[in-house]
This record gives sequence, structure tokens and C-alpha cells, in this order.
Amino acid sequence: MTYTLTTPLYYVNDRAHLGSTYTTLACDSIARFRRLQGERVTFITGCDEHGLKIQRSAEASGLTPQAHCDAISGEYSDLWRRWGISNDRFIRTTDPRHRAIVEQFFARVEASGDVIEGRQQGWYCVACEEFKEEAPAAKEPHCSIHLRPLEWRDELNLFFRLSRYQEQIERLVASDDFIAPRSRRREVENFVAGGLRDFSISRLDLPWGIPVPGYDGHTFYVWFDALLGYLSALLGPDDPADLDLLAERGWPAQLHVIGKDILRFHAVYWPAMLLSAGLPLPEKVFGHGFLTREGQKMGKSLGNVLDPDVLLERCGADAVRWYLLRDIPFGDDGDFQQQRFTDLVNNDLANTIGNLLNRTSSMARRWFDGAVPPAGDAAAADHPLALRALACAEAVDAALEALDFRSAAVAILELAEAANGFLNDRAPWKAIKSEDGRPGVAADLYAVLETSRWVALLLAPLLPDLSGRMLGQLAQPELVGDTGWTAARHWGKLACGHPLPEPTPVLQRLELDPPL
RNA sequence: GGCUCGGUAGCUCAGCUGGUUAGAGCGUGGGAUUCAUAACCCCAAGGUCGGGAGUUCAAGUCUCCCCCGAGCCA
Repeated sequence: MTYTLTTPLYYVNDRAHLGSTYTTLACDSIARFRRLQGERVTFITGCDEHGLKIQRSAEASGLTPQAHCDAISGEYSDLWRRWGISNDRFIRTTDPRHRAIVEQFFARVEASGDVIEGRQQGWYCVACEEFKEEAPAAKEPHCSIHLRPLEWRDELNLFFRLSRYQEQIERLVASDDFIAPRSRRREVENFVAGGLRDFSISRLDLPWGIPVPGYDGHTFYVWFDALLGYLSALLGPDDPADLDLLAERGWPAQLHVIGKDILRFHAVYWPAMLLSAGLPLPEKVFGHGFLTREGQKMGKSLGNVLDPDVLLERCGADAVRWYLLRDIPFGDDGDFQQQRFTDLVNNDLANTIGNLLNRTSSMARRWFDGAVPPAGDAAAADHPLALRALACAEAVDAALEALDFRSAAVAILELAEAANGFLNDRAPWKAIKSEDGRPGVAADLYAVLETSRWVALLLAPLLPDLSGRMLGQLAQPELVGDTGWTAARHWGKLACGHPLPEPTPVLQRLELDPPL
């Protein structure tokens, strides 16, 4: 049993923006969490590379479509590498095996009697790659999303008989776990209740796409092709392109994480396509919110786009991950505010968590020969901090299970705060001044060092880099895959007498001057 | 126009099936401390819970109307 999760396959029309980075970071944390828990994970991301919009973008920059796709999808995979994203697969829909999968899938859908020919007339938005419901007589209609003129189309297309799946989709969409967060469910339910209409799955005379077998001049509609990327992505490097293999490779997916704008494709069209092809359905579709910046939509025209490259370069992955995952309820829209960003990173990460380790390690080294002090009764499982750590670990597990990054982050922060408070109460810097205070100081410092170790462990899914640096400062081994996490989560694992390296700040405070 | 989701301290948000003086974090002000990344710890001020009407012994929490924001469908 593997846990399969996906980001959307990003459309290579343009470079990656903060939104796609956000989705990908969130998925990365889920993937890491599952792996740490000992599950086998297949974390899929990739690029969607067909369609008229891409063909035109390529033309505009004087490239062949393939060259354009190679360039942009190269940028994506490079960006994810630099962010430390732990994806297992990176699928491109121009991959030859993907084409084979699409052909097989189509053959199944056709065999189910779900492909019919029909005439598609209407106003088309190239940016959405979608037909709009404008009246045929409309004069110069514009797409309300892209504010661009719509193009009139009148073509003979192939249609997928979505209408046959009305009842099954109604039931699916109403079920408790399928659409998340819950607040997004009603909208989809209403859409389905309005009656599902067949939708076209092919285009005529659009060279940049996968040809439809048996229908000269037809290529697959980008959405049809793109969604199938989740299937082809599961093929291992040496696997043949074979739909029948997918059950062993992790299909169905446990989770599709997407932006709320493409919820309908994933929660309605996609399941129907899968039903038609006789494949099992994904367990959950999570539509997260959008990010604004200082209260405004980000956009090229406003010139306020936050470039993930710049953000990574200037602030580092830990800071950005913490801010996005800790401050924005996953699912809701969020606003990126620079002041709040630096406040949270500096307070939570540098001051509360980083400084906790720094101050404790420094005391231990100074007074106990550069090593972890003897634990005394601090090794007992009922030490107040041990109880706190255990409760925190349970809270983190539950929160991440529920995709509630925020609660997980806050729980960890509270553990660090408890340890800081403990130090202030016990004031080892006073107690050390008398010789008979020494064993107590040793025990207290041990308890806090051990708590720091737990903080580092629990941080691993959210902030893998910071977690690793903290463990390094405690001279702990790196967390390895499956069982490492569970094994490390025992109070008292920190070995007494273990030498401690010289403490250096695990996270620099952010000083954003000039502003982003 | 129909529908969905929001509108709670300066900011970001918690407030379950209605029930003691509406909570947290950040920011602000004050205190304590010196082990530490001018870090940590403690305390305080700050809200007529978007507006109005209603139901109720009792409403941020239910009903209706209106206003504002985001979105879905026309």
C-alpha cells in the first residue's frame, strides 16, 4: 500500500509563481510526514505541456512548442530541486509513455460507449482553454477571468458522455471525505445538481496535442490529456506504458492537492473519466486558497508578483515554508504580508525555537565539559517536559493527518515555549553557582536539550532543513526514511556525555532591507 | 440576477450543538532576568463580535433584511 499524492501538473504557459510554489511546499510536507511515519509514498508533480495557449506562447517567443516546453518545465524541475522538494516523480505530458497511456485510456472510454461525435459551437477562451457559456449573438465577449476577447469556434468534436455519470458523481461529491475543505463542497454539489453536460475532449486542427487514434485531424483537449498525467506519472523509469500496471504502482491516489480554481475538473470531470475507463477513484481532492500580497491580487500588470526564486534566495526555504504553512489556514485564501512574515519567522523560528537550542547547548557545554549533561531523573518518562513532548507529538500527528499544518506548527511552537518557560523558572545560571545545585542543573539542561531534540524531530515534515540543522547541533544522526522517526521519538534517547558541537544560530533573523 | 464562503481587538485568526466578566499569537506599553540570535520569561491596555430588526429567561452563536469582500453559476 503506497500513499500517492499529487500537485497539479503545472501549465508551462509561464514560469512558476508563488501559488504553485505554495501548493508544492504543502504537498512536500505531507509527503515527508507520510514517509517519516513509515509509509511508502509516491509524490507526483510535473508539467502539463499541450494546448493552444502553449503553442501560441512558443510562437511568440520564436521557439518550437517542444523547445518552449523543455525550457519552462526545466525551470520548474530546477526550482523544485532548489526548494528541496521531495517529489518522487516529475511527469511531462509530452513524455512518449504518457501518449501511450492516453491512447489506452481513450480506447477504454470508447469501449464503454462514452465517446460520441458532436458539434461544438461557442465562445472559447484560449487562456482558460475552455468554452464559455456566452450567448452566440454576443458582441465582442470577454473572458471574465482573463479579461481577454473570446474566440468563436464551430467545430466537429468528440464528446465525452459525462451526462451518463450524473448519479454516480452526485453521490461522490456529496460523500464526506472526497472534497476538502468542506466549505468548497457545496459549490461543486450545486454545479452537479444543475445537470452534467457532455464535454468535448478533442480539438480539430490544433497540432500541439496528442492525436486522437482513429480520428484524423483531432487532438485531445488539454484537460483530458493533462489529468491523465497523474496516471502516467506512476510508471517507474523502466516500466512499459501499461494502464494495467497502475494498480501496483499506487493508483488510486490518496490525495490530489490543487488550487480552488480547478476543483471542478478534479472533482467532477476526472472521476467520471476514471469511472468510464474502469479505474478506481482518488480518495480526496483538496482545493486550497489563493495568495494575495499586502491585500492585493498578484499580477504582472500590477507589478507586485513575488518571485519564488527571489524569495528562496533572500529568505531561505525554512522561512517561507514556516510562514505559509504556519500562518495560512490550509484551504483558506491567504495574504502575504512582509512585516508579518519577518515577525513570525524571527519570533517563532529564530527566537523561540532557535534560541532555545542555542542557549541550552551553550550552558551545557560551558558547565559540563562540552557534552550532554547527566540526565538524573530528567530521563524519566513522567518529567513535565517529557509529558509535554509526547502530547505535542500526538497533536502534530493528528494535525498533519488532517492536513492542518497550522495546528501542527503551533503545537511545536508551544512545546518550545514551554521549554523556554521551564528554563526561566529553574534559572540554571543561578543554581550553577553553588556546588550542590549542579546535579539539578544537569537534569534541567538535559530535559531542555531533549525537548529541543523533539522540537527538531517534529519539525521535520514542515521544515526539513531547519530540523536537520538542529539535529546536527545536538550531534544526532540524520533522520532516515521509514522507521527513523518513530524510533527517535522516545524520551531519553539523547545520550548523556555525548559531545555537543559549538552552537551557531540554526536560523538567521530575517532583515529584509530593501524590502522584497 | 441565483448560489457558495467570509466580515470577531491595530494585524492574522480561535470561538462545538445559543448560557459565567468574548480568547490566542503578532504588534504596542510596562516589569523581571543575563544562559542565549538586543534573545527568553511575566504582566497590562486594546473589541457596542459588519449594520438593523426579530425569536428566546439568555445570541458572536438561530431567523429575516441590508452593506462590504472573495468566488461559483447565469
